[in-house]
Amino acid sequence: MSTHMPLPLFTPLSFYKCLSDDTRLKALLLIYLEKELCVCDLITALELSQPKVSRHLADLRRCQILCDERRGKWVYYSLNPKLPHWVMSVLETTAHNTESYLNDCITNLNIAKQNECCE
Amino acid sequence: MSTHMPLPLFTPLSFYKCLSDDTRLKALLLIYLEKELCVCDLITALELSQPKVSRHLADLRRCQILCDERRGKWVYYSLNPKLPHWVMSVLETTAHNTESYLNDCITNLNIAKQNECCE
DNA sequence: AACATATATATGATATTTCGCATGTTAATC
DNA sequence: GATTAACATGCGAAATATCATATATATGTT
Repeated sequence: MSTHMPLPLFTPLSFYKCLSDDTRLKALLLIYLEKELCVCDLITALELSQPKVSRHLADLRRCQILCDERRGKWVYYSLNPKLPHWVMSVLETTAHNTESYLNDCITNLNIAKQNECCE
Repeated sequence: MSTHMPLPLFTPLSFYKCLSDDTRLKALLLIYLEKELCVCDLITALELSQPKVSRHLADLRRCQILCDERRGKWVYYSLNPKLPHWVMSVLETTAHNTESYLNDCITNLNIAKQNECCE
């Protein structure tokens, strides 16, 4: 998955490879639920190092699942609006049925948002 | 994923790890579409060696996604009926929206069924 | 019992992924 | 323009996954 995928077309396999890592799966589901998140929010929510979060977000971007947008010092990640409908449907179904899996990082995320990491 | 997962509980992550390999993803989707398939059908459909197919099916069984049932010389694999609904929903959505990904192996499978590999 | 067929698994080699750490980049601030 | 904050990336080490080959098991057949 990680480093040098030459031209990583979006395929069913590349999509599911993206979901096969704990960091990527949680990050993607959180972004789905929140519409967009900046890297520092994800670092707090997932309780992971910055390079680790950043690298997995880059994987998701390379596979065209996520888009990034810099606003000031922060980079915000959101779902690529061009994703096939069935992919959105899979994400929706998963996000709404994995509460206990996401529980801790959602708690962390809410704390992070009170502490205003960004702005 | 592969060899020694101690007690591989079914989790969102373990589920998606199972879908992150070409052989497992195709085998699982074919089994979803056909309700059940024997190993020899999958060998033909996927054009892969017997040990390779067998090992990936064992992975799916260990993660409690598939059940196996021996009938005579043949072993038939089917979805575990105890899977959460959301998992079935993900499989359904995926199977019905990845035609070009599955195209070749479905063709091979239909040929295999005419040639009556089993019985 | 010997044999053939269908499937499973053990093993060691290879390939891929992930990781931590160091460093690079970009943008805001002083 | 130096510094800091937020993020990205290069790189080698470590962990994991995959594979081919050989072998084991289970069933049915002669």
